[in-house]
Amino acid sequence: MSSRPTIKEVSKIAGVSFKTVSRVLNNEKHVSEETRRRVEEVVARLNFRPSHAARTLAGRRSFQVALLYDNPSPYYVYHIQIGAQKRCSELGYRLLLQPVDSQSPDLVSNVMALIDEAHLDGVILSPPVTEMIGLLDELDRRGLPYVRIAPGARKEAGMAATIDDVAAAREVTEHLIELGHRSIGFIRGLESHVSTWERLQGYREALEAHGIAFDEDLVAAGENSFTSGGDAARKLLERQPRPTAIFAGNDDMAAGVLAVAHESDVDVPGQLSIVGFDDSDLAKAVWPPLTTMRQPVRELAYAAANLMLAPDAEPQVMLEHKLMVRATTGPAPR
Amino acid sequence: MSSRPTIKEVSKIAGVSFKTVSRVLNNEKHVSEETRRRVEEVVARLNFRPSHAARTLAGRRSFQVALLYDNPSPYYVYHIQIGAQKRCSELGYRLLLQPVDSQSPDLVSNVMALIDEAHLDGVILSPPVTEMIGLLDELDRRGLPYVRIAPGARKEAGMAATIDDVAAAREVTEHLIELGHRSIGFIRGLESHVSTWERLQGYREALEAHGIAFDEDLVAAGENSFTSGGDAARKLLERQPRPTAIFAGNDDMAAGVLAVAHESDVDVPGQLSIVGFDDSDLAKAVWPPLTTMRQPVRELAYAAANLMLAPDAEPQVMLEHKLMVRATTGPAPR
DNA sequence: TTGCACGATGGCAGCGCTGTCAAATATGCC
DNA sequence: GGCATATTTGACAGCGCTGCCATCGTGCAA
Repeated sequence: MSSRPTIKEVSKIAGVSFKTVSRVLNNEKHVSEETRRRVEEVVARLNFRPSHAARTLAGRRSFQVALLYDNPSPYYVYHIQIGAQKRCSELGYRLLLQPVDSQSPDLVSNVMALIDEAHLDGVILSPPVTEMIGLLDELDRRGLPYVRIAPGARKEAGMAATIDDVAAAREVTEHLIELGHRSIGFIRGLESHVSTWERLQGYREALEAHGIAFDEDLVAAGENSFTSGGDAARKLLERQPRPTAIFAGNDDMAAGVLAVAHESDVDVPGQLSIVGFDDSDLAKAVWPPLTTMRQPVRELAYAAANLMLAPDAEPQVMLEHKLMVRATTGPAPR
Repeated sequence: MSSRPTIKEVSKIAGVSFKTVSRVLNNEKHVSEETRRRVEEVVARLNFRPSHAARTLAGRRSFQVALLYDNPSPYYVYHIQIGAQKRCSELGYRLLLQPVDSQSPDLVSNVMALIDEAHLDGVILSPPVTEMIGLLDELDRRGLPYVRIAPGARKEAGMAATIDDVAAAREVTEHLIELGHRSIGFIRGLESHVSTWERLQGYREALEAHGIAFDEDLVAAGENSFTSGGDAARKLLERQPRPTAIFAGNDDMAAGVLAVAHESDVDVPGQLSIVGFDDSDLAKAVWPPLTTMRQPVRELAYAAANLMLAPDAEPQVMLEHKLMVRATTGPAPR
């Protein structure tokens, strides 16, 4: 545990050239079993850790990738980080967690600066950075590998890990229809998120598949936040007759709906059913616990990291979503 | 925006030695204004970004510090990251966000490995990593600078950014006492967090200052989670007569209390007042919105990063807390 | 026996910067 | 004007590794 032993000390003690130590550290072949064991023993004993900076500088690869994010949800960011971090460290890569401002005009140049400074081997993009076409183009131009988590635009291009937002939203809506609801409000999220429109699409498809006319007045605009969900809910609940169910595009907005229901003494789920989307921490912290569509956020990030670092992986993976039926949905009244 | 111009190209084009370019990049003095301008112009034009790895290897400093965390709360982690990141990037440092397992027997050696590999200039510790004495000792031994955010143990030693947990808990309790509550339950958090005991201490002091006897039966053990808060609340509410207020050691547990109250048809705040601690995102997402003690998480992390990187800062700073009175507290019944 | 492929190792340049020292030039003061 | 001192610049080693090539030894077919 003493301070910074060098590779040369190791080689001296092990009685081999420092090049051989390097081979052992990098798991190269052409090292005899016995030599390898001896070197490893010395490395462990001295607690030797190779300098990342030196490897980066000398080698072709830095063993560093970055996860770029710009999402206001702590829950989402936290779990994306964990998933990506896990796969990276399993494969011996360092992951740089890099918040960015996807709306900044300097986005592309900031990311390029990071890539150059850190000699990145690749980047992982999470929504909404996934949609920044200018960035994708520049990454392509430079030939820098990247994966996207839940991309909306240019879905088929390159590597990506996704869920089927359309199908998931369809299932949510069908759950409500099966409970007898016919007048179902929908609160959509931020315009800039492609998933917003896909979820709306799924909602629409389910209605139509069950012979319920799509009514534009039942769609309210939200901004993914608690308050925007509440505001949208107030608008929807003004209608006569009022909808018996509301499907919110994410859990934060659903929590907003729930608060408005409490405020207005609307019983949930007796008079109003509510469904969210994400299954964030919030879903189990509100009362009653929220029925919501589980999105496997960690697993998406894990899969994305794997796509980028495991050479033989299929370039696109789609993960399963799952409806979590809890206590905010029930049979339609009357 | 093309790929990796080198410092030598820059120097050739600017017509100076590459050492001079290095001086400009590092903002050293002894460079004439005219030369500086010329070099900067070329740097900007070529979009040159110095290699971090090379600087680290050649220089004494890496301009890299790490933030170590091991906290189950996405909210907390998210905001700590933002605060620390902000100050680091303002000062030209890269911040490595590093989750660790503070319970692992390898904690110390894992952290030392990180320090060696990345040539860290320092580390920022957040709770509960702040309490790992073995780690602190080893950092001291190696002379590696570190700051702690909200440390419990060895408070006075070294650099730290904190709030006054005892005073904050006292204020929370006093708020309830002023509302007429005399039977106030307290749900404490994880035993391993020092703040748990400080908050209990503040609760106790306030009671005693107002001539209310401290009753051990009114203290329930929680584990900082939503469910543990609910369990503790059920126990407290069994008592006859039952407490008219509950002070939970954090917002997650307070949300659990709130859910139990809803479940048992106990009106909040009519029959039961509830206060949390943290002012996390949750506080405004539950219904009714939670009265809670605001902890300036971001600012703490910002201040911590500043302590470590700004050479002349006072080694200890204490930031202000603030009681956020929302809708879960009201006058005591009867 | 010779020849040759291949496994195991070592030697050395060089990645792109910073630190140190020395040299060249400018400035100040008696 | 002359010398001391400060400012500006350059030369060069070397940080700790990897990539490439050379070298040595061994087993095996001819």
